[in-house]
Amino acid sequence: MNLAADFKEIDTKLYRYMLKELTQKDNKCHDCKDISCAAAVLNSNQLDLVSSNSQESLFKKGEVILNEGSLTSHIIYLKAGIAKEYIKGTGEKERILRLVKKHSYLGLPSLFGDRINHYSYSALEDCKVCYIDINVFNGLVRENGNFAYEILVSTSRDSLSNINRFIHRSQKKIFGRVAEAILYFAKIIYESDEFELPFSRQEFADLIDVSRESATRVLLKFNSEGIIQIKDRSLLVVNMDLLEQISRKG
DNA sequence: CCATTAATTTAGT
DNA sequence: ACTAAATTAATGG
Repeated sequence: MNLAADFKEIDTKLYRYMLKELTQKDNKCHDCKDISCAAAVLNSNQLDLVSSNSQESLFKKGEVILNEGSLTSHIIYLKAGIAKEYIKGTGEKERILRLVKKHSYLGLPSLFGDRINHYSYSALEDCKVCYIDINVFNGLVRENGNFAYEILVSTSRDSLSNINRFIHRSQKKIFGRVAEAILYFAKIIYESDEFELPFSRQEFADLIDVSRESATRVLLKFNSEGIIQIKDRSLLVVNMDLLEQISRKG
């Protein structure tokens, strides 16, 4: 019986076990199934760097992920769930800019434009996010052209579609706005004719900048005219063509 | 732990 | 603004 030898063996086993755990953790980005298309073009070393400088976190429905005014110390990547991007008005009325689907970054515009975040984000569904250190992220942009290109593509797309939405919105009457919002859900967010609204009528109204009363009024009108079927928060688009006409004509 | 009730939020008029 | 309905929190067993 050799106590010292036993301890040494245990010690070795423990060491190996910890090493394995650490390696697996360090490896987390390599086999992440929710990896962004930008991160997919990183080489192995760069992925290692991201792995060791990122942190996963979960948010429950309704929780605030990021507040406007906070410092951009980390970039946030949405791995799962849907978040809303909004600004809190100085008063009570908040304005929802857009919804963010999984597999995209939160707060990219603020990243290159300023040191503070301009928008707030909160979880409409349970969300899984990854925090990535801002310096590491910036380093990758400078170092890897393909990565930078992917980031540029996604920010440009976002800004184009946002500007389009805002321009159209200012020209449209209330029916057109509601129709457009429904199409936005059906085509872009859920890619299905049938879906659950992820939020209240109030928030729906905030998204298209109409009063809550008007929003419900129009939703019910569409419902009674057979263009959509809405019950509580579940919505089914019946007449997509007509909805598109209404959206175009305003 | 579950059930009942109280309080808050939401929808429609 | 007001009411009804629904969802969530709190209480007591």
